[in-house]
Amino acid sequence: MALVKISQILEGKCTEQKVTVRGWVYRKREGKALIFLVIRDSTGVIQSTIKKDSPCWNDAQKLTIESSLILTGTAREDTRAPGGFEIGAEAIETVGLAENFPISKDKSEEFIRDMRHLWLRSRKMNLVMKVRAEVLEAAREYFKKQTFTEVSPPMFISAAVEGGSTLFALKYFEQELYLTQSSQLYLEILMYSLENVYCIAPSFRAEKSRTIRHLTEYWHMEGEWAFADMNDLMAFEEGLMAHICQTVAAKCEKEFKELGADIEKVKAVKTPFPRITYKEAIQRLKPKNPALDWGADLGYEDEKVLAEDFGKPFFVYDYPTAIKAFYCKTYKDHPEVAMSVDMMVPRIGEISTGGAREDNKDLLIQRMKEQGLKPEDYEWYLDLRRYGTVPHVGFGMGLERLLVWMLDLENIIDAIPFPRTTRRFYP
RNA sequence: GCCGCCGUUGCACAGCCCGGUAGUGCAACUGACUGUUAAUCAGUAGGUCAAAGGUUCGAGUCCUUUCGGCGGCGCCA
Repeated sequence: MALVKISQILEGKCTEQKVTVRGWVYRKREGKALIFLVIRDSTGVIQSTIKKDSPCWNDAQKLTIESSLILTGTAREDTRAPGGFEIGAEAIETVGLAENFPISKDKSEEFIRDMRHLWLRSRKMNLVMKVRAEVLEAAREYFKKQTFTEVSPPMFISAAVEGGSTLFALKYFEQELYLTQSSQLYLEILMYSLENVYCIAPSFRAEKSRTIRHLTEYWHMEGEWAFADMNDLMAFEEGLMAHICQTVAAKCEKEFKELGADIEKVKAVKTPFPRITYKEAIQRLKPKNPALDWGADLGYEDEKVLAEDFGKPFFVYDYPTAIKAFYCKTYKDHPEVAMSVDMMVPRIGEISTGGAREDNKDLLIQRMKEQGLKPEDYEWYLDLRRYGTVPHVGFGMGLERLLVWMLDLENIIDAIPFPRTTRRFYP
């Protein structure tokens, strides 16, 4: 008798062997002389059959949906069983008898969200979380291969990275602090020691966005490196994206299939990505949106039009300086253009923003003042330009947005186990 | 921030336009059924119709306000 995972049985590795599985009751179908228990564990679901004359008949009868159990029986191939394999049960040890489980086949979005702590047991969430873990692993693999060092930036911060209006303020003893919106500025500090640095950490934004692609707490994959330019940046970003897509497509074929996600789209992600300038984007969009002139930010609708044209990830770069953050480096001969780049994907729009950082102290101060920021709030940031400044670039990619695109999810809340939106933060 | 939609039993919904006894399915409970695929069949029980106010002989239904939820745009990753 061997303790096995359900996936091993489904792969045909235990056929005609006596096995023990540990898990939970996923479905129960009861007849007069036959009970079907569908058992789930972390690796999959399998049906087990209990006959009336079996010593575990009484135990099986008492079991309820989501009860935990240890079940022993003979694994066999049977075309009548969903999945093609089943366990003929011989012994059942009930570990935790479940009360009437609130989630049934009839469920609304709203109810599922209220029951998040239980819904995470669903096949869908189980599969999404596995793919999420693979994306994280693949990302780390790529950063490491490119000689980046993973660092740990703070979540409590004293000054804004983006506009102050989207900051979460909180009481920190007797003072006011904020939750970080991006770790970029801290990566820049560490870059002066480690050169190539990255982090995978949460970012918090108090945007009252009501869309399927916004969270107030999301996971941000950010990188920053010294002695690099816009070409290096785009090459790195597309390399990262392609590596994640290729790795995940290779490892998660089963998950994509069960989720009904289009794996071919992910397999097709290869370098190089199409690159167009902001100016070219405006020209392309002009026929459809005549009101769009140079200087205006691209709206979500504009991004969607571009993205559908390409049908795959692509870059838009060289945006007007006026619509970009204070730290964006500008072109010497064209200060109205900033070295900024967005990666976009169909349906979602932006999944990443990056660019060259202003490395000249005086220009940086000037940009701060233009945007109404006080340079004295950023003394430490200015110090970075005082002591051995270097040209450098960086970017941030939204992990959940990436997952929404990869897995064709209907809403970003399903890309993270415990979503925080403007209205929801339970459990 | 602007706009739209929704709230009826544990869950999913109908009833609202056109006011007149609160309905169906799932789950629960009782029973039937040798292979089911979130089975099927018979039965039982389950309701402050989100809240408050108004109109009316009479409001789940019409009006007003509030609360809660979802989404579109804006903002962004």
